[in-house]
Amino acid sequence: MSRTWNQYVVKQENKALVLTTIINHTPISRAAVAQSTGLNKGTVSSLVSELIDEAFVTESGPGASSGGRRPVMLLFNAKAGFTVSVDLGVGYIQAALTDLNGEIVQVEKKQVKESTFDLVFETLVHLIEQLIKHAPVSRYGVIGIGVGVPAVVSHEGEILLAPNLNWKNIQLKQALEDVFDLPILIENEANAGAYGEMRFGFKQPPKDMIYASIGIGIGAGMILDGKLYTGKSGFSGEIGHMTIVKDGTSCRCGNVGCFERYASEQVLLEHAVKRHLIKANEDLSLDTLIKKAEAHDQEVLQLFEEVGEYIGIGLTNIINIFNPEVVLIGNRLRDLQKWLIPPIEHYIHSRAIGFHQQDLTVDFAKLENFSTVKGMAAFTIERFLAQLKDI
Amino acid sequence: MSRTWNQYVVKQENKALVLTTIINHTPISRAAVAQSTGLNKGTVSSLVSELIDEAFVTESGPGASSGGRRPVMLLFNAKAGFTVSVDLGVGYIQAALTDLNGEIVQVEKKQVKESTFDLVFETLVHLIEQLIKHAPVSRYGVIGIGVGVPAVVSHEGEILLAPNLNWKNIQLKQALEDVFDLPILIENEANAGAYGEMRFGFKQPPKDMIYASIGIGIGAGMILDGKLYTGKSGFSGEIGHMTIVKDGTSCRCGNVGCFERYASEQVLLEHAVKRHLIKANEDLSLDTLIKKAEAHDQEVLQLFEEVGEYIGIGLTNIINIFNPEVVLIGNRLRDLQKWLIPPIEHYIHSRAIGFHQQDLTVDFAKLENFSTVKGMAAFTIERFLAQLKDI
DNA sequence: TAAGTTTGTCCACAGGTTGCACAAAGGTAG
DNA sequence: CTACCTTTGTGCAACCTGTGGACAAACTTA
Repeated sequence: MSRTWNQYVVKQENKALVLTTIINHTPISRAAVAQSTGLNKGTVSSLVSELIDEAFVTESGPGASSGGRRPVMLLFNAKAGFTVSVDLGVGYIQAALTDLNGEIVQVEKKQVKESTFDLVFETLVHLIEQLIKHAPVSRYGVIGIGVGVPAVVSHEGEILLAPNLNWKNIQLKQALEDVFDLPILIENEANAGAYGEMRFGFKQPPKDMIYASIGIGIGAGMILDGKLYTGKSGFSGEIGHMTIVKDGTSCRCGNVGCFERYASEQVLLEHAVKRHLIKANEDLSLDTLIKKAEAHDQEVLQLFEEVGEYIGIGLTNIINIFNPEVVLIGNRLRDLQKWLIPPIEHYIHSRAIGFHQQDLTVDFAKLENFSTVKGMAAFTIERFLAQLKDI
Repeated sequence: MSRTWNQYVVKQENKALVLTTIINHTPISRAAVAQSTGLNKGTVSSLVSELIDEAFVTESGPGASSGGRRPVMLLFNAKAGFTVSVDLGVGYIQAALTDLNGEIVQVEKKQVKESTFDLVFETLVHLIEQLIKHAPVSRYGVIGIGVGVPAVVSHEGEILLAPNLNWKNIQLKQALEDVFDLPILIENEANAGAYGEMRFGFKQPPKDMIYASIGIGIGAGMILDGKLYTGKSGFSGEIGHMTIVKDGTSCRCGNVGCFERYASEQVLLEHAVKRHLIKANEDLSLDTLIKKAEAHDQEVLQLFEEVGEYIGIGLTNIINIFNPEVVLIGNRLRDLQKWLIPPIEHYIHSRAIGFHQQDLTVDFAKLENFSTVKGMAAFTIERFLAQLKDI
């Protein structure tokens, strides 16, 4: 059934509009909200007084006068509730308590040696319990839990496949709901990263942005027309399995010449072994390679450049397809940005369609290693605020 | 300034909802509209009476009783106005008069030998004038003109580049506005095709659909979340310039290994020449190749199969990236569907990610050669109906 | 023929926004 | 210091639209 419009809906929409305006411009006066939204002053006053009752907005002292009566400034009360937001990675779990602004209040990170679901789940639950215990007292308490996973996740929150964790058909959402009596959100890590970067990484959030999460594999989160795009079933963004080399290296996905067989952490390590760049007594890890690159190891630098060029190929394809405003590179290969920038930029500049390069920014994730965590926080907050309308 | 909600907006939204319901379910009674929309019976009555006054809806005789008073059936009056919708191709112009249902009332097609803008524009204006002259008398007359072009079109309707027409920076919209005092819409041909197929090619329009227009080059129109996605500047969909062969054939776009260098009308003809499939006294055209294929020319069939496999590669990439519900192939290569289906389906089935193949339909355009025309009609109609709200 | 059902209209009512008047609070110029 | 202007925020009447129920019309069914 389509949504019908009546006075109640109007009020909720306007109330949400006022709250969003306050969040984005805090501190702001009632008069300024009225001007910015186009709503009548009286309407704003009445909606604001409800928002104050609901603890989402607080009044601070008077602001500076602009030639008349001094305004009462309104503040968004980001401490009215908290989220527990988790980045469940391969070999680690990073969990954070955030406020309603997505600001991290407390963060915990634990290495998990084995990726068996039972062990991971136990660690996850323990971390979440810790954070909930430490949450400050607030009007709404912990409003929800969000977990970003490197997996194909259905719209219903089921983990269909997590190749790097070796998981298949896991009801993570259900399992968490059995433990915690809170709303649970499960999302793909790249989708969450994209959303986090869009919401919290820019002064003016881009409307069309592709976030390429390049770690062991490659996934993408896509912000299109200001919204996260997830595809028909929630599986979009598998840019790692885009063929860029016809009849190329075969991939476990069943295809050949896949992007992520030429540009990923996995590939870097494979080449490091093949080319004997890492000795037997050294750790086979990205960090080892980074150290060598810092020490100007020519062969490692050469490898980085080669991978950079392949990333350039993949991103050029994406740019030509989407005409995005921003392309961000996140996840593990973000740590290689110093070396990757020149080959990537060079490739894109020389190969992408000229029109698409106007107004295009190619950059690395800005939220350090918190893209996924903050994205999950954003989802949880948004869901919470949206659900208020149904009351 | 954000849009504010008030009683007027509520009314316009509900009125639009009622009209859409009538359009989609015509004929339908007031009571059924109320049930389907969730609106109150009284509200529906009053909105319908306005729609009747505005000539968008007419009453027909009583319908069948379902055990009580017989309902008065409401019909959408598709003849309340007409659009002139044009497919401006390479070498031809196809223009049609459509009603508000997108049904073609009259269609004119003219071959244009040279693609100089002056000649094309003269022909275009002449065709449009003819159609306007023949438009039936109606309440709103001709409500707008839409032109789909094989070009990079800005959001503002400027043709930035039409490689196959050899046009650059042409103000087509402005030029038409100088001649006709009607709203003018200019869109990329693939975007229009996608929209036309989505709106008029299905009983239940798909929400996520990729329309690959494979002609001389390859472009795509993307319907994402039920809306046409055009990218930051309106240039999205250049899937023809996605690299599928690293270090492959160079393309005039400056890149190498582009999709459209392996799978397009252009490539078919180039290979036909190179392999001596077409004799000197024969016409170098797709139609010649089709005739030979119909006659079971093994070499031609082999060529079609090769191209089909490349199309499979490109579409597999698209499917992995978007997780669409429907992928359609339109434009010239639609005529080769008989021969292209097996290799394309085989490639996609064996290579695309399994999850993405669930609920996926790969097919050819269903609106024959009217995808673009009907898409432009849909844009024009939608714009007309939307603008009614501003009155 | 009577009872029940469905359709569509009418009308009082509720709730929301608007526009304006007005009070409160501060600035500014002489 | 005073008089006047500007800005902010509240209060209130007017207006608009959807809702819900009553009701009449029209038809089916037993």
